[in-house]
Amino acid sequence: MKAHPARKYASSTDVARLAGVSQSAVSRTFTPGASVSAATRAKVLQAASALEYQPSIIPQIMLSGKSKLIAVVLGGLGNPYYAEFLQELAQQLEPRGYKMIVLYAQSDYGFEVLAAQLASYRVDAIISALAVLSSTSASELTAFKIPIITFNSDERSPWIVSISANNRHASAQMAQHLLARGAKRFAFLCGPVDSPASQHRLAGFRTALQQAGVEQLIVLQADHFTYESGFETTKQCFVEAGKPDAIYCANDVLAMGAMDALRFSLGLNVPKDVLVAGFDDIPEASWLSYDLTTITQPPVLLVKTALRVLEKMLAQPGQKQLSVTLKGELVERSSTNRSSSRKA
Amino acid sequence: MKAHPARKYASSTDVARLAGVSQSAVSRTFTPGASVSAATRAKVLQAASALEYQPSIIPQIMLSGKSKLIAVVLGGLGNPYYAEFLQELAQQLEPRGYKMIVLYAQSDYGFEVLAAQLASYRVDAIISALAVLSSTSASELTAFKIPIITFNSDERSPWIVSISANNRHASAQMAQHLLARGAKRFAFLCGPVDSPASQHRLAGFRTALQQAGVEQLIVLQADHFTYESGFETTKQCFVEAGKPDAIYCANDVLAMGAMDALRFSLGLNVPKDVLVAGFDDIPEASWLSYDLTTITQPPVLLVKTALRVLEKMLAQPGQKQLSVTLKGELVERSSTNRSSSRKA
DNA sequence: TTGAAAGCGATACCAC
DNA sequence: GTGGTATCGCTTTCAA
Repeated sequence: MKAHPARKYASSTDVARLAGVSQSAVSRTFTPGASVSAATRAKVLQAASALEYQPSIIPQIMLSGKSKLIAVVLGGLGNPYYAEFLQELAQQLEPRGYKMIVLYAQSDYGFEVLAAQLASYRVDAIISALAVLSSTSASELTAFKIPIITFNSDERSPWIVSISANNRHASAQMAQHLLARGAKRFAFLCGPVDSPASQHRLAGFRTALQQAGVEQLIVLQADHFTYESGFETTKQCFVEAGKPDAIYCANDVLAMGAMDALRFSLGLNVPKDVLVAGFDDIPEASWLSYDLTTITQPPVLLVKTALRVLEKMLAQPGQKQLSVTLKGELVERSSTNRSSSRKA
Repeated sequence: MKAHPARKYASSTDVARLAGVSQSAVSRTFTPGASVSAATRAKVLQAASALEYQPSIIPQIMLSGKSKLIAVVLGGLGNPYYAEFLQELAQQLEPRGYKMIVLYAQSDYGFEVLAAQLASYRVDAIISALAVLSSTSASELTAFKIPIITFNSDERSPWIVSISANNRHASAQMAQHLLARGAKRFAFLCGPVDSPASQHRLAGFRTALQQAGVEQLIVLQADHFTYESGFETTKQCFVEAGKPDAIYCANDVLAMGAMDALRFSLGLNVPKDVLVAGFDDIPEASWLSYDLTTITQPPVLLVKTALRVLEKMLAQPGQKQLSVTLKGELVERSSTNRSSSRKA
């Protein structure tokens, strides 16, 4: 059986021919606010529906150079926060008429190759959940002259704006919270070494503890921001590191891995034996089996901020924009509350 | 301060002018396998890099009608399975040179509007995690003549192919598993009424129970596929429905909500008092605080299958394709194992 | 190997 | 209100 030829879309010229009008008339019929007589409009619409005419946006992209496409780069693997973020982005982008091209990447290595591909689609901007890590990456990306919004990055340029959580401040708050809950020996469970967010959270936590007179801080190092990594790192390092009674984790997924290692592998009770806290406030954090104290970083707010910055960048390309810091707030749940009546 | 004009990309004509060659020569330089002399090529490449030339894919789309864009429609809200699916899709689509346009939609209502927008970008296909529910939707979508792949839908047409889990068979297996574990009074926690997947799972479960001589099945009805909905429905309906000793849930997220309602709201132990099982095998299902028995539906396999079907559809547009059923398998964990040594 | 020219499908501007 | 025409940036075909 012979393969069909690829589907051929009807063009405005086809519609014009069938309707017995000019191609311009067809274009006007589909342009809101353009002047067409009712008679012409009717003829056009009928012909259009007969041919299943679907106007193409492609020629407009060619003329205008604007595609109404926003590229979204996600750094995959296991953080539900990304899913929330993506969905929120979709919802806020939709009414503005943008569509999202979504890509996954493991690290900012090779980001330039990605950017080149995206440039060939003439995307209007790139929003990257992946941090731009090196100044090499940053300058290569800058060459594309595409507005880039990134999160928790230290690098920036007129074309790269970073939006960050108030990692240091919120982590200081967390230190105070844990101190107030009676913790004495603290641990911080880091994410991958190249994560600026993780480092800033550690720094803020450490500083606040020092200011409260606590000099010692056990630092556990997870390889990935995953449950499994949180679990294994906690299981292997907890005892030899000297049994802290409070663990603050670089994000929620790590914290849940840590909690389960404590409970099911080390036979400890959370929060009775050890307090555990995280960062992000993913939906799973409020699931009662974890009920994790954490720092909220509402995706709605994050996206709203990102789009506000984006609009400015699109209005004034190449203009230096200020970096933005969001304020995350501590959400107290039973993972750090010994007096809670919660069963486990 | 005056706003800059929008970024203007260099065109092949610009490069040609600077290099002192024809525009065709530039095009050939960037077309693998085209015949250009080394000298010309060198001149072109130098000029291109000076102008930061990035070939546009847009004119090709216009000429060929193929955009190398695949639209992915997700039905939002709280099912981590979507995130896994999306990531896997990204990874398998990338080496084939496709980019994804991602959209969220609440239901297949308004799907045609979405499809129209996607058609205007000349997407090559649509992959929809959302089920196509009504035959009205189906026929309207068919009019676009865009290959559509959907999941767990009953509707189909030459342009719409559905890929389904073996919902009935796997659910029958689950019934046998729960019977073998000693359950006597069964409940099924449904998802939204308009979900075909949920209905097929219920049907398979009920039939298998009947074949085993169990006539009674309590059916609980959740409004959404969310943790919260699973929690509330279980909490409110469990007792009045007559205390089952095994609950099979239409998906994992519901199951986790159910587990927590049993534990923290009703004071029951899982699995000692009640066995709980789900469907999907999301990553959270293997987190030890839940350790949920469920049916795997590996995203890798799902995506691999989807793309195999897609390739056929693209090769033979409008040709009737066979629907596909995947085989999911039961994964037994401690949520249905009373003798497990797991602590909680 | 090279350059000139046609063509894709829309919008915008121009006379009429 | 209408139709003709230029235009965007490529790939492809055809002559040289």
